[in-house]
Amino acid sequence: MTLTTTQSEDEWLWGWDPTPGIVSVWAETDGVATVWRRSAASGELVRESDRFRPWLLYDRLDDLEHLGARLAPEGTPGAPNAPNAHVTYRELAGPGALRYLLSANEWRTLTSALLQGASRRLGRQLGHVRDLPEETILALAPEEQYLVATGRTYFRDLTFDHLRRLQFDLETTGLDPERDRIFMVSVRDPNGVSSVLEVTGEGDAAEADLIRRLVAAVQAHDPDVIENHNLHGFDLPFLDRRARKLGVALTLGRTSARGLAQRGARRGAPSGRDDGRRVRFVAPGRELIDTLDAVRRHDFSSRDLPSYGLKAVARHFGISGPERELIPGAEIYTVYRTDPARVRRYATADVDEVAALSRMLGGAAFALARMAPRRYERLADAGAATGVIDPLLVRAYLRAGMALPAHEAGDGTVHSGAALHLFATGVAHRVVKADVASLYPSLMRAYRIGPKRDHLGALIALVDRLVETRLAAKASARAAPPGSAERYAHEAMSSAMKIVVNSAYGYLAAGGELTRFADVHAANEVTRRGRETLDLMCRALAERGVTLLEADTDGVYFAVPEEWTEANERRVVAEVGALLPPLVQLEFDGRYAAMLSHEPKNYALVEYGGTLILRGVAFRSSRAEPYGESFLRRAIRHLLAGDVIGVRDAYLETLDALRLRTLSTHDVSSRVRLTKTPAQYLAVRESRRELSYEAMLASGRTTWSVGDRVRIYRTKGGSGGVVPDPGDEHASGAGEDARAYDVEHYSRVLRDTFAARLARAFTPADFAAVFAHPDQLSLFMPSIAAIRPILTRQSPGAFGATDPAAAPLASQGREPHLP
DNA sequence: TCGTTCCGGGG
DNA sequence: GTGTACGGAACGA
Repeated sequence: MTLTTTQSEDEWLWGWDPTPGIVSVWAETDGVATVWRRSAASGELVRESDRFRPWLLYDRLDDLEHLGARLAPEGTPGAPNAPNAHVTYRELAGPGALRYLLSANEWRTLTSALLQGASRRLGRQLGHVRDLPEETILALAPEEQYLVATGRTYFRDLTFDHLRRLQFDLETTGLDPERDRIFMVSVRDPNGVSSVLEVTGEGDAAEADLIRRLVAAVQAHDPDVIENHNLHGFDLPFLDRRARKLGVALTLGRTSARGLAQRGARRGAPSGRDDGRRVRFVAPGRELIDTLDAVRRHDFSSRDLPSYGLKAVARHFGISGPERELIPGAEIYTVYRTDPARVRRYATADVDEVAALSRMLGGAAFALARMAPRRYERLADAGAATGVIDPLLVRAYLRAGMALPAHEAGDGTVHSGAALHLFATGVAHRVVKADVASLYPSLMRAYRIGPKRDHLGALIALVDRLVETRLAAKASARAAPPGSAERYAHEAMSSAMKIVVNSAYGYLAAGGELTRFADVHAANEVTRRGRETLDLMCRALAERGVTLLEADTDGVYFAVPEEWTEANERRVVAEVGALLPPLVQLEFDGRYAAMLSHEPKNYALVEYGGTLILRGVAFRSSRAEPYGESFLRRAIRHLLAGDVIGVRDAYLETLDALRLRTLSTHDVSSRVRLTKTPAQYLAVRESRRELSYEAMLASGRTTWSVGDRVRIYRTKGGSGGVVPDPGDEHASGAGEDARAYDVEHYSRVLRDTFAARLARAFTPADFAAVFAHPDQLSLFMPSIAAIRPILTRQSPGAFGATDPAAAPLASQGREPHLP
């Protein structure tokens, strides 16, 4: 690789202009960009005005011929008579369709000239750039035009802690801004000091005054960034609506604009007009960051969050204090009227947690903003493929003077997916999981698989540099003191790189409508190599004497012989890893005492420490009755410990508990959601009875709302009952439990639904014996002690040493995310 | 029971 | 002038 290549690849990734400290950019179509920069040394903020030439890419020049002498190639000497009406062009190299870079002093000059010519050529009046056929033009938002053209990016020489961040959180009387009001706002200023603003009375004037005080607080603290959890989904739309209704100017930005601007966004709030469009709000000069986006993005790779709610996430990350005030949403206003101090504590905890959460997860978007030519707030909520990779590629092509290809629909080729093999079902012991981290981008690098139309080779080059940067960042993070700002920064960089690297494949597979360089053939080559790699892994493992259990996309579960130590396990993973292509690294991902393999992606694992892990719908469902779940967990523990008598006992004890009604009604109930109104149900009741509603009626509940969730159970008569909510003191009969549930029915459910999850662990005869009716106990009792759980090969010989070429019978291809 | 569509959050 | 994937839950024949 030559020095020049390396240099330009650096520029593709990072831009080239060294201007430090940019914390916000706002550009207008008149070619004026306002740039706010913060000094890393002094913390001082400066506001600068810069000029840029609005530009776009177009596939032809003849639409501008009508300009005559007012159209000129870039750099033509001799200014024309009317410089403001002067459009310049540059022809780019290479075969790409978008080969004319057009620019003018003002956006309107450029687009009106273009639309005039295109209207004449196409024979219809075009009023807006969006009316042009989309494959003929590339037009970016003004800030992005500015950043791409200048090679500037946000945050050079700054760390996350240099940012001045303010958090605020609204407390309202309800969720509907048409009807409900704001009565409190908690604010955490950039120095970390929290305060609470409250209404000083009721009615419009008091609420309007509260909003004015919030705006004044924002202006006074002058933050670079405003943050909250679900900021774009709740607080800003609510605030905007209330401010409009009350006639208050919502001047949250740094320019004199009166209200908030809007931008289209997939995950925004519905726009005021009922045209189905969704928008997010923009406050020029500040970046509006929603920690919900950071949470989603984090969970995208970690998938370990119980929910995306602020409280749950804060608890998960150990952010919330032990005394965290919690109030159910619907009760906040009621509580406020009797105990306002409690709501103040609650609201303050919210902004404190948001600040900490943002500190913890916001670094990834911060790191992306140092690379990609987009605003920080756009990179925080953008999808990685269209939101990060596309802008990087556009900037790379323009920097290289190359024409960009137009969006191109696929040729109808079906996208083929990853491999999924189920080798064995039943019980296995000494289980190991090995997998390849970032398999797809590794294959793209190893085999140089990139989009056909990427003649610059920019995507693979970016993936190479991103992976190198990520590895360096990971190493730096490990070297930095735990908890230090430096470590946070390196970890944030690493996770930002990971987001982009892992979406490089998604970019190929996304389909031509979505990404400029989409290439289904290249995507299929990646998955084909992936299947090939997985097969190679499986075959090589089988040859080394392990028993394959399940393999999926980039990882495999297998069982090792009894006498093996962990060192043996690790050695075999390393040996097999050495057979894989360079850059494809097989990792030892975990070891387990035992596994119950039920169906593809449905299994139970028990760790050596005893922790039980259940995966897949067969083992975890919120609708399952608690007694069944509890039986299943107990039975699987015994099963995986080799204790079949224990499985049998768990079954018999559960049956007894049902028969003797020692199980509460709650234990046998299941949670349902009511989707019909009382009137709707009564209308169809005679033709078709439904347990949920019969249970409501039988419990004397004749009114309910659509969407209500209740716990219901079945009674002997075929009707049912509702289990009173423990928090509902008004419910009749709360506290006493008649336990009038249908024992026969729940005994059947225990066998047919719950015990059935263990069917793979036994021969049919043994299964019948283990789960025989208690009356037949004596018949089977002697044999049960002798029963051993079994493991059944699903594909005899496949990947075995005897027949390495055979394909597994139970394998199936998947087709992920077809466009 | 199944395939298919929708949702994830905020007071 | 936008655009993730995924697992689970709700929905509709």
